[in-house]
Amino acid sequence: MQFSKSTAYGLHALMLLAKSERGRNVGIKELSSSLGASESYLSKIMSKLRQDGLVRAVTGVNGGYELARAASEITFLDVVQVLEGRQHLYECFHGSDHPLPALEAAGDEPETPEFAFGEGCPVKQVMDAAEQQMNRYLQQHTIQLALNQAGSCDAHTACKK
Amino acid sequence: MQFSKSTAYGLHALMLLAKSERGRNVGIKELSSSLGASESYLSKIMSKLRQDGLVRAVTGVNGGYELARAASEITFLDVVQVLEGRQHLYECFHGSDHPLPALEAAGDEPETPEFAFGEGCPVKQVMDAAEQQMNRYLQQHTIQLALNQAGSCDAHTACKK
DNA sequence: ATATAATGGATATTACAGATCCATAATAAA
DNA sequence: TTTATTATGGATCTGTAATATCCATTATAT
Ligand code: SF4
Ligand code: SF4
Repeated sequence: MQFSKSTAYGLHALMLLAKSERGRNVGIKELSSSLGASESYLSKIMSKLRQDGLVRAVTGVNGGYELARAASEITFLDVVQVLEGRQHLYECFHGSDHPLPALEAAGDEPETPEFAFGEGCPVKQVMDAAEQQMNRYLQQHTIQLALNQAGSCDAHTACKK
Repeated sequence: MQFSKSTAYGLHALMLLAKSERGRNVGIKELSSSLGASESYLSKIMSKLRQDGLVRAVTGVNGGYELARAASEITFLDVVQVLEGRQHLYECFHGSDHPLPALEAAGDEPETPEFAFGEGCPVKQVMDAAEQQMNRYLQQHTIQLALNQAGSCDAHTACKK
């Protein structure tokens, strides 16, 4: 399980837009050369961000992108949810029937299974709550916040992963 | 981004082992029929869990699996890390050079970039900390804990996702 | 010995992220 | 109006990782 490259690109693109002076549109050429992503690929990502109302886009000469609202109003969670999707991280055996019927086979009452299923299921509860912990943190951190942090930072250490 | 099916299988398998009486080995046949996974696939998963010391396995007649330590000593994080790997959820532009050199192009001193990179980078800091929130929660919740929850649960609601 | 049961290597299959291409629409400027 | 510019969205290709199966081998109880 990993965040997609798209999320990394999206976050960085928004950081760049947040830095650019308000009112000025930043084109896909500029963004892609800064981020080292192809124009075609990055434009898909920007398009998604636009569809979800995080950025505005204007076509034509001097067109490009700008933030649709203040950087302090765009959370990391916003970006992650647009680019990773909004499904839960943990899904119970997609597509198939419930995997634990055999547990009931031994018992006599189908109404009192050994595990609880559905909403009350302890496995799913833990996994969903764990996801929630991460989401809460992402929601509390905005692009603006990260931008501020950048100001008070140490010397450059190249990231050549 | 989603947890793999393997993680779901692994968690459920451990729940089953935790329920089974101590000392009794549970075979792959029994597990796979309970979980609805193929024997071959599930055995790979069990093998990983064994290599990481979460379960013990014994071959041959009456062989099978049992927990290697108390269910109260096996956390959800243990399972997730074995089956999802231990890489960070967020990795900076794997393989390529750092994506933001253009930011420095405008400036004069390469030693004072507009963004901080590497360890101090605000983007990576937020993403890693978010992951940490989830991991902490997963570490605080054990198989035993989930098992206890199951006892105090409401009526069965089939999970036919 | 024999039947049982996990192991690990090899390999196939599938799904999805990553990536590119192109025809179209929208916009500003000449 | 024409032209150059720029984003859009559909189609499609590719590469990789998750999923899945097969089988030869090893280990163990009876
Ligand atoms: S037992 Fe719980 S976690 Fe497992 S499939 Fe059912 S509802 Fe989901
Ligand atoms: S700017 Fe930060 S998050 Fe982006 S690639 Fe560099 S170190 Fe990673």
